[in-house]
Amino acid sequence: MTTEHDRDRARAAYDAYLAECPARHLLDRIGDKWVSLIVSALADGPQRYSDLSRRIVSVSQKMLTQSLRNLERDGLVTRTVTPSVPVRVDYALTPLGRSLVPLMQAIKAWAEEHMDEVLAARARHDER
Amino acid sequence: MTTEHDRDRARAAYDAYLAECPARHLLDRIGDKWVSLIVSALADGPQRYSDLSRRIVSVSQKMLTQSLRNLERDGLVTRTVTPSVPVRVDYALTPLGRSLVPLMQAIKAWAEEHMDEVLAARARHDER
DNA sequence: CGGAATCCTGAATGATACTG
DNA sequence: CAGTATCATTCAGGATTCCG
Repeated sequence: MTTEHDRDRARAAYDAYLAECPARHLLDRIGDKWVSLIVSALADGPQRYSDLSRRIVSVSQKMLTQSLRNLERDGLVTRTVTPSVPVRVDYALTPLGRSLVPLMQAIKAWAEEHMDEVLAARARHDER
Repeated sequence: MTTEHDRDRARAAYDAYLAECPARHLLDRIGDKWVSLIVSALADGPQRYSDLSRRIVSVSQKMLTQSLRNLERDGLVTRTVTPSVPVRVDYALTPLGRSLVPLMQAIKAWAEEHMDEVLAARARHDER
């Protein structure tokens, strides 16, 4: 079938697009439900696991751990274990991670400036 | 049970946080898999549905339509129907939508500058 | 041409229980 | 304290079919 070929080609094209489009990679990462919250929390300085857990009230341990692991994997945060009893684990932004902070602030700035318009438009749209 | 109360409180806290945190709203929107691609495509000027479909090769009609509807709902995109035969539908950015473009460029800029470091870190991490 | 409606699957996320 | 492991659930998103 040609449709099958088309689909394969489309997927290949999308993969190629993804590979050469760093912006989509980035959005995949910071668009993550918890990552932005974690980065903002760590922007104030290193934090222990329990600190993060307390500051980001509604995150489950599973998602917190998973998000932190991904951030560590991507070189955006460091994980430091102090083998005391009980164990102490600190997370901190790497320089690369810190370079992300201004961008997050830019996003926050746009949101604070325009998000009410978006919400107004949404409300208008919904009431019809 | 107290755990139940805790969960409810955590959820309420998160909702409150969400409500007062425009940045998360924004990230939910632009972090969407297709939205960034659509906005970039429309940044070049109005496009017909089929144009968008052709430019964003791998998007399904369903997701393209759904994403466009959401963008329209949020006042970021306009939808103009020309009742010819066959129908013609044009999509364009609103001023609000256009105000998003520089932000997208900032995101793209960070990605182009740093994403290779991220990918390098990831590769290093994975090979261990 | 530009969708809408339906069905379906896998991945993301959450809840819960257990551990070094 | 800082997780891991497992199970249950939800839901985004793709495939397919039909329509004005």
